[in-house]
Amino acid sequence: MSTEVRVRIAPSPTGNLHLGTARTALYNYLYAKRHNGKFIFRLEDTDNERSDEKYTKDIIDGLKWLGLTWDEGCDIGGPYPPYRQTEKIDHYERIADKLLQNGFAYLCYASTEELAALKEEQRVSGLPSRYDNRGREVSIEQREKYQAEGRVPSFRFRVEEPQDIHWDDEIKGPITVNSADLGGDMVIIKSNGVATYNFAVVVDDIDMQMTNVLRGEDHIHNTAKQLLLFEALNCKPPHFGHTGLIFDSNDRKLSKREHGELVHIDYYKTQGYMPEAIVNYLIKTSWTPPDDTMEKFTLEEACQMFDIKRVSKTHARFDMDKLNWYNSHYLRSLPLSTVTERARPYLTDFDLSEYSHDELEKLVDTLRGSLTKLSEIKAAGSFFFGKTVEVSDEMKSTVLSSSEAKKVLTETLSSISKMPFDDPAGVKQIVDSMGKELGIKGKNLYWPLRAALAGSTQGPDLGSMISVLGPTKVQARLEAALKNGGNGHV
RNA sequence: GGCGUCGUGGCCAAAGUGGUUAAGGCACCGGGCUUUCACCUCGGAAAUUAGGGGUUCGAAUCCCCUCGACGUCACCA
Repeated sequence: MSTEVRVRIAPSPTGNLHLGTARTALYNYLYAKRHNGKFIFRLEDTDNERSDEKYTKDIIDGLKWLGLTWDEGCDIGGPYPPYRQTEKIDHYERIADKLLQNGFAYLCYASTEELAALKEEQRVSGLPSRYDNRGREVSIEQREKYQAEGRVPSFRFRVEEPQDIHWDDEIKGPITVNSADLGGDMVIIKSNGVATYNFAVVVDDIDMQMTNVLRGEDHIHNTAKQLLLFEALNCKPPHFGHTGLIFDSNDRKLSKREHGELVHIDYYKTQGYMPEAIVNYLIKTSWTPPDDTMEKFTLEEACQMFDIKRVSKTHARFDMDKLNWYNSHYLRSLPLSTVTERARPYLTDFDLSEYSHDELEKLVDTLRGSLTKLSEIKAAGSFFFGKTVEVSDEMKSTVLSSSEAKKVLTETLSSISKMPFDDPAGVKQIVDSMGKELGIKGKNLYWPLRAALAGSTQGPDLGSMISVLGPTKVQARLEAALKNGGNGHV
């Protein structure tokens, strides 16, 4: 019986959901689905200084918004609980104790000050900074002395060096790191009794029987350290794969500090990006489908096609233009009902009861073709709301004041009863044939109508506009324009 | 600085184990469609595959060197 594939996303709740975390989660999800495996959500919250419940919520909400669901996790449980590291602090210490008894680890009494001094010494002499393993051989007397001083020890794991550590990376291929470059014996239990990241991860990955670990390449050295831990704990390590990081156009890693809210999924959510667009974009940044000319695909399709061998080894470049391109695509191709529901929160300034459910869908439909993100719908569609619309004085004098314009408006007003309001093309035809009768066409025909109805000479298709506005609004606006139009006087 | 990873048009990127004119997408430019913008559609411009050496009849693909970018060197994760 072959073992089931088990992968995870293991964020730490020290900030809102990051684009990079979302991308890593996506790849793990894809890998799990492709191999009929399990996707696990584990919370790595051992840094109680920076962790916060509000971040946990943001991360979970963001991932779910993208359409990622997990089979086991801190919010839904599973067969290998707990899925939250702070709930198994004692467990880590027990495992560390075992390592202590086996001689793989020892108690280190070095103080923060001593370690800082060591680091400074190394810096001054131009040496790479590392722990010098001085705590390995401490006499009984010395230890008693430290304890009498009130020093609280940390647990350090012995890193035997030199020693080549290598693995066949699922993305990068063979990688070798020498244990001598790992910074010396590593702390596994901090003096506050809490496991360090590298130790907790290994214990958890063993407990939860992870088979594959896909993460950013900033973890390459951690992987080497963790491999040593797996060995000491006598457990088979998972397969590792490291993706390149995400950079901006200046080769700067995407970070909160440099890019602000742009690195958070939440930003895109509030700006009105479609999760389908973000997912498609994020997957495509460093993965190529088997059909390498394929640009647009859904998460489900990607699950079927995914092949880790086609994940790029290089850095991904964040390209807002491309994301916007994807988003405008999804904005106009997603089911109208979906887009309409998602548009509602951006239209709260208006009285939505002016339109029925179906009418609102038509309204959104006429607008969505010109948007790159949903937040723009408020400005683009404001003219649809209210009995009348604001027309600038300039618009009045340049577009509405001529006698020709007035003729167009008057004539349209009297054609309202003939207009098939549920048929945009039919409405347009009426307008055109009316223009023909009047001998007015092009700008001279359309602009006065646009100005009177929407307050702008640009916008969606005229027939659709009139169709959506409906007879009552059209009449009111034409009348208002005729009455106040000329010179901007009321 | 040590160690590690990566380096194809402005940007992303394809090219199973080396083989005719180095895909495709974004952005850009032009035509068509439209009253206009956008969409859509057609077309265009844009790469001595970081640079230099090799191996080979032949290399983006293999080897060596150089350069560059990034990552990592915590009792943070």
